[in-house]
Amino acid sequence: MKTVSVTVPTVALRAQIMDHIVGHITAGEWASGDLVPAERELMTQFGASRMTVHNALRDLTSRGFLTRRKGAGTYVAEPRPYASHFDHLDIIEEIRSRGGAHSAKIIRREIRMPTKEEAAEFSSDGPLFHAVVLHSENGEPIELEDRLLDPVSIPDCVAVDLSNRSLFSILMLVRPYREGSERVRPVLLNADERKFLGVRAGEPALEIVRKTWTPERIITIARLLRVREGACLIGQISSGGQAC
Amino acid sequence: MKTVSVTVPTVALRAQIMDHIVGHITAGEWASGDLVPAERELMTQFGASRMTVHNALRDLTSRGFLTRRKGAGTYVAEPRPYASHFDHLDIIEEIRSRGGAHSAKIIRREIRMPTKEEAAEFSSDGPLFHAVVLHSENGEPIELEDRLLDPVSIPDCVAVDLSNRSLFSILMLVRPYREGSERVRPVLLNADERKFLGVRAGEPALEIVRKTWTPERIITIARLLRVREGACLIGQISSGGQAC
DNA sequence: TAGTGGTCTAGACCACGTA
DNA sequence: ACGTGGTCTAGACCACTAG
Repeated sequence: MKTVSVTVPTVALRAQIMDHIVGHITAGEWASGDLVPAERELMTQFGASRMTVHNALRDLTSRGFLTRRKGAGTYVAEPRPYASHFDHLDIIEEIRSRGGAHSAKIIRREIRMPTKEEAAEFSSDGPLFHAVVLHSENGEPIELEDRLLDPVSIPDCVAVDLSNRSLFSILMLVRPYREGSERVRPVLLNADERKFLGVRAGEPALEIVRKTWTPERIITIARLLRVREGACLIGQISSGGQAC
Repeated sequence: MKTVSVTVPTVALRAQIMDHIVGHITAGEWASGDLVPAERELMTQFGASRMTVHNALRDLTSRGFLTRRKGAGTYVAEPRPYASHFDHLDIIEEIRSRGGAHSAKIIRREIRMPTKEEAAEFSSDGPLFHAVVLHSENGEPIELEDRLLDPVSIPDCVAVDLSNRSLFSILMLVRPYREGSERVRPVLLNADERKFLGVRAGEPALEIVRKTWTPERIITIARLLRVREGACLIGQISSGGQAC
C-alpha cells in the first residue's frame, strides 16, 4: 500500500454559499423580496463559521443580488433596471480592436481665449486648448473630433503628439478616476464637415458630445462626428447582478 | 461631575482602511502598479485584526482599485478603460422621467412562422410573436418599435396590453438577470417609417437593435427607430473604480 | 526560507427590528 | 425578549512567490 497525495479541487466555502444563493435566484426559485435563510441558519447548513457566511452574503449584497436590513433579515433584491454599456470610448482603441489601421490629421490646434459660453461651461476665463482632429481607419475618415481642453489639466497639451495617441487616452493617464456625461444623437452634416469626412449629403452621421470632469472642474468637452463604421456603436446590456 | 453618554460617530475600521487607500490612489500619490502596504503592516498601522484588513483589501479588489497576487503583494490596479452607461432602456420609463405623457399605438401584433433568417437567429423553427408599436410623447411619435419575441418566454404574450406596459418591462419581470447586446447607429428612414413617425425626409433618426437572451436561448430582438427627443441618448461615463 | 495573500474558525459585543 | 445583521478579534493552516 502506498499513500498518494491528491490535489482535491476544494471549492471555497464562501463561494459555495454564494453559488447556492445565486443559483436559487437565477433559477427563479427565490423571487424578489423573498426572505433568504439567516446567517446562523446557513452556518449549520454549510458547516461554516458566521464570518464565512456573513462575508458571502455581504459580497452578494454589494453585487446587487441581496438587500439586508439589520434586525430584520436578508432579502432577494429587486432586479435593478437594465442599462447598456459601451466600451471603446477611444476611437484609436476601437479601430485597433477591429484590426484596422488608424491615422489622424490635425486640422486645428491652438490655445485661444474662450467665448462667453465656453467660459461659462468651464467656469474659468482662462485660455482653452482647442484641437480638431480627423481620424481615419484604413485611410477612410470615420471621426471628426472637435475638442476643448482646460490647459490646467494637461499643461503641455500643445506639445502632445495627437496623431499616435488620442487626447482621450492621454487624459486617462494623467487623470484617471474621473467622471463624465455623454450625449448621442443622429445629425446632418454641414458642407465643411462633409468635406472633411468625405461623405455625400444625406449620409447619416452620429454626433457624440462628451464632457468629463474631476470633482473640481470640467476638464474637456469633445464633439465627435462619426460616419461609416464609426457611426455604429456596439454595447452590452446587463442587469440584476453587479454593482455599477 | 456627571457622566454623559455620547453617541460617538464611529467609522467602521474596514471603511477607514478603504478610505485611506482609495484616498491615496485618487489623489495620485499611489500610481498604477505601486505596491500597497501588506496586510500585516496595515494591521499595526490601524490597530486592526488581519480579518478586518483583509476584508477591506478584498473589497477594494472586487471594486477594481487593487490587484492582489498570492505570495507577492497588493498593487494599485491599472485604471480600466472608460465605459459609458445608458439607463432608460425602456421608452416608457424614459418618457415618464422627462415628465412627458406616453401613448402607444399597436400597428401590428401577430404570431407567425419565422423566416429562414429569423429561425436561425432564434435557433428554433417555432412560431414567433411579432409586434410593431408606435410610441408617442405628448402626442408626438418618437419611437417605432419592431419586436420579435420567442413565445416560449412569455406564453401569453398575445394577451398582453402593449399600450400601458412595454414588452421590455414585462420581460424584465418574467426573466430578470439576463444579458443582451445593443447596436446604435444613425439611419435614413423609408417612406413608411416616415409616415408612421411623422417626420419629413432628411430628418435624422437613430436605429437601436437590441437582442436579449437567457443563458439558453435568444428571447427577443427589437429594432427601435427613434426621432425627435427619442433620438437623443444621455449617458454617464465612468472608469477606475467599480466592478462591472 | 521568509513574507505574502487566501481561507476559515469560534467567540464576542453591538444596534436594530419585530413582537 | 429574541433574533437579525454589523463589526471585530486572535488565532490558525494553507499555497504561492521571491530571493
